[in-house]
Amino acid sequence: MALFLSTFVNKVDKKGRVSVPAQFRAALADQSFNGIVAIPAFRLNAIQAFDYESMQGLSEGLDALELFSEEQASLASAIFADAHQLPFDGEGRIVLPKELAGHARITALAAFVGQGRYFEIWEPEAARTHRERSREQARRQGMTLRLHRPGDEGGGRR
Amino acid sequence: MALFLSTFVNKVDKKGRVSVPAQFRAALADQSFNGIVAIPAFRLNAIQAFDYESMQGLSEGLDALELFSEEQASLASAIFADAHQLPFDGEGRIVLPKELAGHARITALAAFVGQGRYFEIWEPEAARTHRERSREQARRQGMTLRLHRPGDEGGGRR
DNA sequence: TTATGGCATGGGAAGGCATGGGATAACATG
DNA sequence: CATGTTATCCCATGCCTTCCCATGCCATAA
Repeated sequence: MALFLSTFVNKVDKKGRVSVPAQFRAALADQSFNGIVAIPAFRLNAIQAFDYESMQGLSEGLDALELFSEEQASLASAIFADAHQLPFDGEGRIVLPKELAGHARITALAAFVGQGRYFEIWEPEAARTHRERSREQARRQGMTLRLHRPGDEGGGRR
Repeated sequence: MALFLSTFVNKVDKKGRVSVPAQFRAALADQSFNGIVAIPAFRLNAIQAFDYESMQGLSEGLDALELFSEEQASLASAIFADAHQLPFDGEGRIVLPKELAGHARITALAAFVGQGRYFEIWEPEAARTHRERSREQARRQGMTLRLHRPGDEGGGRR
């Protein structure tokens, strides 16, 4: 399964193309769709990127929710309406649509930031300050990383 | 299966024709009917569009309700009576029937809005304000995007 | 240090796609 | 039955995207 780690900064050319880091592409290799799905982040000036299968899972999971929660449905609408399906070209690049680039204030450079199961795309400087702030907040709250060991939490493996 | 993402705005010519976005047509490719099924949305000034197979599925779902029951009858007439079967022409366009265009107040431009398993057709400005409202509501309620695939609970893998 | 391959980057060219108009066929109307 | 009207088909056009090939950098290995 996809696991996105570390941060990479790549150039955006005048056609709006950016190389997706090879490491991220490798994590997406065994997908039915050769590319990513990107949506503007709600509360951040960033883009969130997922693999296609996750998006399908989301659409299927909605059937049940729609029946119960009006609000959840509205969130879903917003997500699907703003989502973009971005295929890789032969060199592993995507084109950043203007709406997405604008939302993240991306012009000449784009930072690809691993977030585990998904990744984010930022304007590099904004990514840096956001990372510092997150770090600071984590420190202040005395957060700890909890690792699962094999055998913990019956059923989960690894 | 079909997954409709993103938003596209296309022109309506004086004959009432509109191009359905190529991406949406691609999602509809492996269908028995080369076109879409469109119905006026209940609570919104918009058109809801499905692929033909989904419509069949819907009808089967209705059959499961008691035959000739009150609900079955009212639902069926609400959905199927106002439905239009809109075939693609050679260039992938549809003609918007006056009743549908009128209900969505569409004149010169039509916005195709992906909703996951189906999509909606709006007057672009109305689509924009509706989208903003949904987004704002989601943000106010502190909603977050929850990404999990079916059967994937925190920690467990695949 | 030098060679090699992977990967990011750039630009040119072909093809896809939205759009428009005219011709032809189906339909309705008097 | 004749004629006007509406809807479908077909072809033309131009922009924009994506495909393809070329280049150069960097890291790793010899």
